[in-house]
Amino acid sequence: MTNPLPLKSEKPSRTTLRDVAILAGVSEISVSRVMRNAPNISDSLREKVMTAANALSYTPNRVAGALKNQTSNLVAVVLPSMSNDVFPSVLDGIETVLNEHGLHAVLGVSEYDSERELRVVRELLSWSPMGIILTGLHHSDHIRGMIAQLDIPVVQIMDVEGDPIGSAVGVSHSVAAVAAADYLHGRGYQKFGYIGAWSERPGRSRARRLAFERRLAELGTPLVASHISKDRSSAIVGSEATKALLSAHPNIDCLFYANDDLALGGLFHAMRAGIDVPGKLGLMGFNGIEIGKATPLPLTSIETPRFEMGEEAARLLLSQSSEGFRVVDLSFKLVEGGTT
Amino acid sequence: MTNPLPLKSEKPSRTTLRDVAILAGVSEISVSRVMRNAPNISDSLREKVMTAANALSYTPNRVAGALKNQTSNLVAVVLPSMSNDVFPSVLDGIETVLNEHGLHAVLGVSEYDSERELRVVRELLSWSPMGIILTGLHHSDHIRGMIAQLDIPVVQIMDVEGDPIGSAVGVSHSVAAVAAADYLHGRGYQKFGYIGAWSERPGRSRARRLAFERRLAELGTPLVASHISKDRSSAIVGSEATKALLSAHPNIDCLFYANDDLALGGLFHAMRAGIDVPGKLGLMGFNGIEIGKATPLPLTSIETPRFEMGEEAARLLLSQSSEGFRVVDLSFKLVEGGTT
DNA sequence: CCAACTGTTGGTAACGTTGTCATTTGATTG
DNA sequence: CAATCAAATGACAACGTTACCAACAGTTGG
Repeated sequence: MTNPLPLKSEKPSRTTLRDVAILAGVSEISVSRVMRNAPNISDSLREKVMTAANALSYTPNRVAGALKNQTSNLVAVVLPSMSNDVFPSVLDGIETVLNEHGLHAVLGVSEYDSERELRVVRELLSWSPMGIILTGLHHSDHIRGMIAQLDIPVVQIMDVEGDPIGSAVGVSHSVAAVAAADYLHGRGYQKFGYIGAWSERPGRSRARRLAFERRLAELGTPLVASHISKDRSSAIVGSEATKALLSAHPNIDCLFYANDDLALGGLFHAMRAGIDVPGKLGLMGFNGIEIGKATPLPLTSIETPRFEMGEEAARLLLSQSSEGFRVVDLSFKLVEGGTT
Repeated sequence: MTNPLPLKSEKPSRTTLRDVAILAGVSEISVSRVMRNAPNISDSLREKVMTAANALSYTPNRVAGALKNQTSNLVAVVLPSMSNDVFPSVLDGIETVLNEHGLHAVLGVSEYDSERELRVVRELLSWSPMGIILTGLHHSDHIRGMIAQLDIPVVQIMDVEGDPIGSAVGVSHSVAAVAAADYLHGRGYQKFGYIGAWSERPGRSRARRLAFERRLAELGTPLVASHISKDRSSAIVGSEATKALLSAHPNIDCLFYANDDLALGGLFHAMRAGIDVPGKLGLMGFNGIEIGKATPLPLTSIETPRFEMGEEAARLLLSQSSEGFRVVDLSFKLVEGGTT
């Protein structure tokens, strides 16, 4: 009745500023201003608009807003993996802070593949995010170029040793590895082994292993052997790798693992095999996951502030325009458990 | 040097279709068509355009496209939490499938708060996502209304017992709990306890507990006691809760936990306390997390296909327009470990 | 009583893309 | 050879919002 001759099956379409404006008897721009809490709005206008908006249950279309503004309330977040326990924690921290500011994360997962990362970054940037969070410090010039073109804040997480594009927040993995080596050496262990997994993706675990090896050599107790499993890191892989490495090198008296999952696997193997931990064998992990604190013998590990890293990354992103680039080296904590 | 007299601070702005069109000597719409692989494009046109596009390293602006199209390649994903281990796995599965289709997840976290969920859903919907994935089956009419207005596919994950908005994929938690009760009862346990955490957020753990209790009563071995910690679920909390519950009810001979973290905590407590598991005390978790398979005594648990659930959710979303609503009840698997 | 404000509202033109029409070109056919 | 048709390309007008002015109503002060 209201619409004469709706021949072409009127699509209801979403309610727009215009609908609200008409119902409220004001201009579209006024509605826009009220919705955005712009300054200099009379109470009467605000009320008229709000009433109309509620009546129509109007929701602003961010897409249009973003197009006009050349920016959005989206933040591109590119992580190498979602199956590694570390990144969900970081993402949790990111989300927590973003949420407080009405921002939202658009997720990209690179699977440690730089080509895929490039693709994902391109796709995410095509959404005009207000900023981007990347993992690690190694990114192709192509990626750097695309980001530079958009001129949006960048924060790189996990690592602080290198040449950041914008801000960065993470822990110093080589320093952590050196701390681990020093600690273990100080505990009197002499014959060290290292266990990693997933063919050691080009990540931070390699940096740790190398620094660990170097330090051990300096200390006069060079690494005896290491075992890098092809499989994805897990406690089971940790058990198997530990068993394999120990049977090949029975003289090893201390194992440093790429992460706590592997280390817990090693601990469980030792328990099953009746190996005296920490007497005959020391075990140390990395990350400080929660469950490692609950085992009968709590796992010695290096605790990294993953959630806080995410929070800080989001904060850096938000403050970058005003405060410029910053590199935040969050301190890790060597947690002495019962396994060393 | 390159730019003479850029008085009004030329903003470089992003390169657009127009720039490519000019360089290639064709119309904008032709560039658009080439970029989208539209049909009926001559090879010569395609080549001209691609050359120009590469030269300018042009990336289409999805925001503009989405505005015009009223839809996007974004998928809104609303999860209750990122700190619970379950959801990252599901998200991983979602991302895996979305990625294959060039889609991206925009994340929303409700923290089990329906008001916050409402806000998040509203914000995400304002991005004209091509679909939305929600957790659980209980959503306010307000949310249902907003989604209906946009007329986009919905998939609800985790649960299948209830009245879905669109498609749904999950496991039947009450059936799983009954299976657990039957199994444990069949193993000869008589005095049952239940341990939960985080004040049992209105989630699926409550459904499991209630079904578990009901079934035990039917079997003639009603629940002796339960302990719901206020703290967030973790292995440590599991240890403490187990200790507390057992000292208050020393006759309990079997514990069913809300999840594997708690259960592992219980197992570790038993190991420390020298309790004979599974002889004097049976322990059973829920979810089937990886680490539970590596413990000296593998944890009996109900394995839920979390990653697959995410994959299936994404698939359902993509196929919904063509195939209509579907409810997919993924089967859980009772994994008998050494703790029962 | 007018000039110069301040505070409030509105009109218009983008933002970059794509659907819906033309329109052009070349090939095919009676 | 004109008529017909399909394939290829282009012009134009949206999509819904907001930046940038312009306009207007009150005040204030000289």
